[in-house]
Amino acid sequence: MKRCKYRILGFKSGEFIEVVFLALLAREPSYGYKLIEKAREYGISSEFLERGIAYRILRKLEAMGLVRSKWKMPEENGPPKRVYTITPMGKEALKEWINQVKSQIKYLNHLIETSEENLK
Amino acid sequence: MKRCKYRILGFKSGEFIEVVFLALLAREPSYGYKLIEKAREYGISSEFLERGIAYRILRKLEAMGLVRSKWKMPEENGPPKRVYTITPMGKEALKEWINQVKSQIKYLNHLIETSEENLK
DNA sequence: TGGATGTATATGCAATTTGCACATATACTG
DNA sequence: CAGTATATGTGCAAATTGCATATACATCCA
Repeated sequence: MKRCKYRILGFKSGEFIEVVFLALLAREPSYGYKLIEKAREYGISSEFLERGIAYRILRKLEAMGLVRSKWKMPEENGPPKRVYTITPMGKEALKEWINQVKSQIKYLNHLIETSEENLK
Repeated sequence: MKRCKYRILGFKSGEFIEVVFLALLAREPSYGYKLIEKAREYGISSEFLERGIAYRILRKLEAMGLVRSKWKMPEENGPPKRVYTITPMGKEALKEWINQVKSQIKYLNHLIETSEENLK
């Protein structure tokens, strides 16, 4: 896993969507289309999350070993779904990300406070 | 200014460095090399901020009209410096970014809380 | 005198990420 | 049978990023 250097609160913006998906999958297994809808809970409106990117991120998470997927044929009707489940490695990664963010969120608050002071 | 869709807390990771520079310049004019050092105040360690990228971001901010620069010849010694100053447009942009982040930071806290619950 | 280190700005190019458009398939509604 | 919703993807161009490299001045110190 390549270490990238250019980060906000510990990750690149793309990684934030990864974390959102991991957080949703830590609750219960789900599939791409539904995950895009659910992401709204964490402030990711579907107009800002391009479908193509979302599906690519899920396959990337699988390649990283953080989730795994299984095709689920429809019980009655509708197209088949690729259902994702979080792996133990995925849970570990989520924990790490959260600890990192918690230790860095104070910088964001500091930026807001000092800037509001300077912009008065 | 192109609207981009793939965002964390209202901006891409690259934009976070832009905001950090604007926040630093809102306090006082400064130049690239010094800004990279100062960025540490907001959690951007210089090992994570590549110099080449930092200088490119400053010129991009100038192209966007958010800062302007002037070459400053050394009083006694040392190489010349390109000193940046924030513009009124830059101050407006910083204000907007901050308002956006303030309205979205609750999602980040929500993600942390729910994930800690689910990872127990 | 000259090599290492620190200050200061910048470019070139490959790799990765992202935006946008498109392709495919099933099912329901009017 | 056209339109909409569900569901998963690919192709390609554009933008961003990582990494290496180039330049130039100054100081330290051996």
